[in-house]
Amino acid sequence: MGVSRKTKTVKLLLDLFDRKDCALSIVELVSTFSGKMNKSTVYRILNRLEESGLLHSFLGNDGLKRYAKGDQRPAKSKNTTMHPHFLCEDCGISSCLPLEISTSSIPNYTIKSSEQLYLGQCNNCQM
Amino acid sequence: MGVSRKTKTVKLLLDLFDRKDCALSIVELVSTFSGKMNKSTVYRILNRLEESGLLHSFLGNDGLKRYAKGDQRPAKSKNTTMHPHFLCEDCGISSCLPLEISTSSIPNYTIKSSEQLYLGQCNNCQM
DNA sequence: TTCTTAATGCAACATGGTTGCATTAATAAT
DNA sequence: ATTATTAATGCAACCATGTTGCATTAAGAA
Ligand SMILES: [Mn+2]
Ligand SMILES: [Mn+2]
Ligand SMILES: [Zn+2]
Ligand SMILES: [Zn+2]
Repeated sequence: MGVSRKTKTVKLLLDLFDRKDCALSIVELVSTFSGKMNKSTVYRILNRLEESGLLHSFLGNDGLKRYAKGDQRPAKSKNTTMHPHFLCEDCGISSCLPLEISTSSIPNYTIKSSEQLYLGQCNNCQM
Repeated sequence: MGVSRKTKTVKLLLDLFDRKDCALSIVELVSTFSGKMNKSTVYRILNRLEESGLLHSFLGNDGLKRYAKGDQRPAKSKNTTMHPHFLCEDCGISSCLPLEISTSSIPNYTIKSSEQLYLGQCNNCQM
């Protein structure tokens, strides 16, 4: 598991995430790199990068998986802690929110983790 | 938009939601009613019931849409307010959580709503 | 340079969800 | 009760995201 070879395709993806600071959906990535690498390759690299802890992922309310920089694996979180994500309803841009997730406790339930997505308008799209 | 005719199939779905108190994924529902109604019919009825405010929906972290009783449409919320949802990692059961969502404000972002999914163990699956 | 095997490309598949259209049936009108 | 209107259904074909098996390629160790 994890990334063990720095192939051209892996570098392409890592470079992009270096430049871009927002979260990127797989669909965007597959489209961005169409011609440069195969769809399955994108999926597989993203999997490995997440296992390695270089990226983490979350689901938008459109059901699309998005990836962003940083580790979010349980119990190993050094770079990044659990945090909510934001999705702009106007332009679709998405990003990590620098907030702690406060896991409230609920009777009869054991809560292990939580996924939080905030929806609204980003900096550019306001008013 | 909304439900305007109480067809046999609509009654079947409403009856089920009357009996069951938890949230149900479309996949479950399509499977439950296979033989009784068509896949597209299930999707279309659920859409209409949500527009009517009889049901509301959310996405599991598996990307599957789930439906539960009650209205969650913005600005019209009488029955139900915005609330988080729970998904048992062991048995897959899912339900609404009776909690208010506190929309924290974040600089540079206008937050309109939020989707919160709590993951863990349900009553039955604990220890 | 050679060898090992992780990683890729490709095509075929799986699953969730949507759509166009002919037909059926709930309800309104007579 | 009968007829007319049209919402709702079934079906088949489609679309999108995501996965998989397998032959081939290319990192990087030896
Ligand atoms: Mn994040
Ligand atoms: Mn709910
Ligand atoms: Zn925006
Ligand atoms: Zn359970």
